Amino acid sequence: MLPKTYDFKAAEARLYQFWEENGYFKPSNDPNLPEHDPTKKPYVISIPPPNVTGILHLGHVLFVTLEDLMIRHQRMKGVPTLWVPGTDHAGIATQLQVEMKLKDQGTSREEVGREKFLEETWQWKKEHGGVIVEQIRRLGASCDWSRERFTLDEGLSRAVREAFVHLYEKGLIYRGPRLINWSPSLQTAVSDLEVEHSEENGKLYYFKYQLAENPEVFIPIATTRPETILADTAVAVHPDDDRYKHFIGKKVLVPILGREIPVIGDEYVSVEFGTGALKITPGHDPNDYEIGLRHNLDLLSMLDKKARVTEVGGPYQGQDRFEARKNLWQDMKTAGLVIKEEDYLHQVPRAQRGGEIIEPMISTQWFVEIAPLAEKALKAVKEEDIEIIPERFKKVYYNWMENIHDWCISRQLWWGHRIPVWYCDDCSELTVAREDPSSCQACGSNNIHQDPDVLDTWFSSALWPFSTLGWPDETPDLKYFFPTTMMETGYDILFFWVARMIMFSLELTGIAPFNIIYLHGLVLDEHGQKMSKSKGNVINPIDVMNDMGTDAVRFTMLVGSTPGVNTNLSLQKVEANRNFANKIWNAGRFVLGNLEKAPAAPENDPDWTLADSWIWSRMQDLVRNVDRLFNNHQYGEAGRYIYDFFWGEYADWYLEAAKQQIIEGGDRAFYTIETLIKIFDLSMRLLHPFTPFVTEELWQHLKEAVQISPFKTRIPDWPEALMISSWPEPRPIENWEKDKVKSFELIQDIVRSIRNLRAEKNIKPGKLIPANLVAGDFTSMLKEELGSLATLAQLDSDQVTIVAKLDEIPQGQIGLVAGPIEIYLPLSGLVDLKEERKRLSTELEELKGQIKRLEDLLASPFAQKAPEAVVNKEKEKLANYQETAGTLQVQINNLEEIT
RNA sequence: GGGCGCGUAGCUCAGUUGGUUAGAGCGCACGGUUCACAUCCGUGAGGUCGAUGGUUCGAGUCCAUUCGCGCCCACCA
Repeated sequence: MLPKTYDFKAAEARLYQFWEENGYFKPSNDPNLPEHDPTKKPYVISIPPPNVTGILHLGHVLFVTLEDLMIRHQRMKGVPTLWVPGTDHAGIATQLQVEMKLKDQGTSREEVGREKFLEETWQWKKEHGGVIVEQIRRLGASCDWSRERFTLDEGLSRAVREAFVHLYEKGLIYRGPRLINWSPSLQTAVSDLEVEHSEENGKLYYFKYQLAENPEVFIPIATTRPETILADTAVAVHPDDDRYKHFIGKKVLVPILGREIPVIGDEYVSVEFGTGALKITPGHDPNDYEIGLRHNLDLLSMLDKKARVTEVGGPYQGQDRFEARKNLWQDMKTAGLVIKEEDYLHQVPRAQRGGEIIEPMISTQWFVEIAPLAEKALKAVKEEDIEIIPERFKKVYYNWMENIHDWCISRQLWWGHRIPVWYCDDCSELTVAREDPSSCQACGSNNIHQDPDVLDTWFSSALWPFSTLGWPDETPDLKYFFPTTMMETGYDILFFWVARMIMFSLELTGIAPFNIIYLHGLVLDEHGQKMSKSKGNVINPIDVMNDMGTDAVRFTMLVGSTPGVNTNLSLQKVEANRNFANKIWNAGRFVLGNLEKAPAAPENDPDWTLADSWIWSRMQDLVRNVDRLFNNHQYGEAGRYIYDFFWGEYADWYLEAAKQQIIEGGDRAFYTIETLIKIFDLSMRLLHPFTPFVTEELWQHLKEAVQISPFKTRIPDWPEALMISSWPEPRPIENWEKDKVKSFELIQDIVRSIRNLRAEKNIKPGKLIPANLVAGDFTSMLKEELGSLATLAQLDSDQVTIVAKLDEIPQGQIGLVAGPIEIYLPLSGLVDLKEERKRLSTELEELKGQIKRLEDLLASPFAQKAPEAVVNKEKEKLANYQETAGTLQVQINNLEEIT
């Protein structure tokens, strides 16, 4: 006998090892087959690589369990499956962690130098990189770990270089000075996507731009960043603005500095907004940059890399950007150039990582020319080479692709893929090469040095689905497994990652990297709040797994998530699913316990009971529904169906009926146990992708027990593990099954109405009571089912009568109606006739309401317009109600006669 | 400025192609300890599906308007 409590920790550790050692995580789970079966289309997922030095959070748990569910499902369907795991070097994030460590040691990145710093970072990776991988294994992820990759691996680094050089040679990568987003504290450029705009209270500063020819006359200007005045190279007004258009062509004086700059006319300027005139700072504002290009304006950089004012700022040189703002404004006040300040709510650009205010500035960086790539990527989704789930994200994708800007890919960091470009110190030509060159391509000089910058982390991530399979080499893996099948990831990285994978794959491999994009939502706390340390609502998945088991956590994530919608997670939910795992465990114990006590195999053919047929039919229905839901990627809904079946039908009803059938002994007991086993087996299969551990554990015990039991010959060839067993195939339900289901539902009705009355009358659950049933056409069926009926309703089977018809209503008994069945319970002492009459009358009133409703409905145009089947359903219902109402009326009349 | 999602029982959420007295878990009330499970069993109370209008024989489910919450994108100083 299995222990009462499921020791999930031991099972989890043992089973994972068992699976992996047997090679089940490999693309072919049949050891006799070659690894690549060229006749079968494989199902492939590449894991969204988590940051190498990260620790597991609930977001990881969601995607790992979802992907594991998909992979396990396909594997059981007999499809060769490959799930490629790996980690991402996460440039900025990792570098910052190591820098922090150095700071603690009293040193810094600059102090130790590039080489030593990289050594330190690799060391850090070695120490911390294993953590997340270990945690992913704990979740049960059936990844092929022999194919684990890291974005800075030799192979992937080669892919990065190949991609860079390819794009460069095609003219899709260029270098040049452009206005970029600069992060002063990180000291690097970041891409547009890494800038977040947050709405904040600031000030709008109004001041005067004096005319050079007559300082008495001025153009009023408003700005949110007065310090940028120092780098103004024009003032712009709308060419049709009567207030200002006569200034066009004249010169104005930059406040304090006194530089003369032109007044220009440009339609970009909005007449209504602010003062209707605009200061132009091409060096520090994206719009102004565009205007500057149109008008050939000078371009001044007033900030250095630490956001301190340069020599352009004259007297303010060396001051921090915010200090300069304050000082300049003060000086302008003194000089009488200030008009006013207003409170102002506006969007402030902040760094996604670190949160400091980003400065747009001119800098020489590397860029990917994105338009040609985006065009192809747009087409791939429009022409449905790639499907997006949920579909609404297509629109988001299109919108982004249609408005995309060139991608700044160089980062002034050390941890990452160094840009494969070398500059010649002699001829200043550059060499772009796949392998480290020893000399300049142009002049042959050996005086060359490599670009110090590294690539945006997302550059290597964008190659992930094919670089992990061996690209640029035509490896067998690449040929067989690429393109991949499913890209499952969070909607928050649709642009960062998914879009770029599509663009790069189409350009570099010529095909879309995956067929389906499944986007999940974010994991929030139970009230839909983001989890954060400061709010104290963070749930650590490892703790919860230790407490309640991995299966409970997995089931919670899977059932609670709908594609593209955020998931609110609470410990209560996990607890509920821990209870479900416990339920599975105990149902398994029950099946096993009976299996051990099973009688010898009978000579006779099976004689199935109603309950047997019913549970089979319900199982078929479940298989069909689950199949349908999986095909529609409604995994959570599928889990819910299985849960309801297993707990609400198999455990609550069939197991209880089975108890009685087993007591009957002999053939009946044998076939009941067989049904218990078979339905349990199918349930474990359906449940396995959701809760792999408890299902495998029980299934292994079951398999073992079956093998030494009389069922051995009747239960064919189970494989060596549930994980690689076959997925139940749906088949259509037959008519006789529908009848069986209806009959059993009648039994359930009777049982419920008796239980209901027992609760109402406070009859102890254990107390057996007598009953008299009037069953009409169902008489023989009920007689047949008396055993289970008595067990389920706690009737004294020696004191139950079942007759087809009754001439006279029994006196002094409680009357009940369940569909076409009349029930009389001779419970002397419990019957207060008055009370009974009241109860029956209330019931009748309710029923009459229903009858009226249905009569009205059937008299309405509904009867003509609705499909026949729907109408018939209602007619049938009405007939049933009327019958019941008739019975109730008779019972009530009878009571009245007595009193 | 554009786009999207959500609003269903006290709480957190499900709800097939619209089909006709709306489901679950948790919580709550009442009753249950031998024989799979108190991480359990049985029974019950509790929503008319944010609001309004429309399409339809029929709407939580489709359309329009509206209110509330959240998110994404965007160069109005």
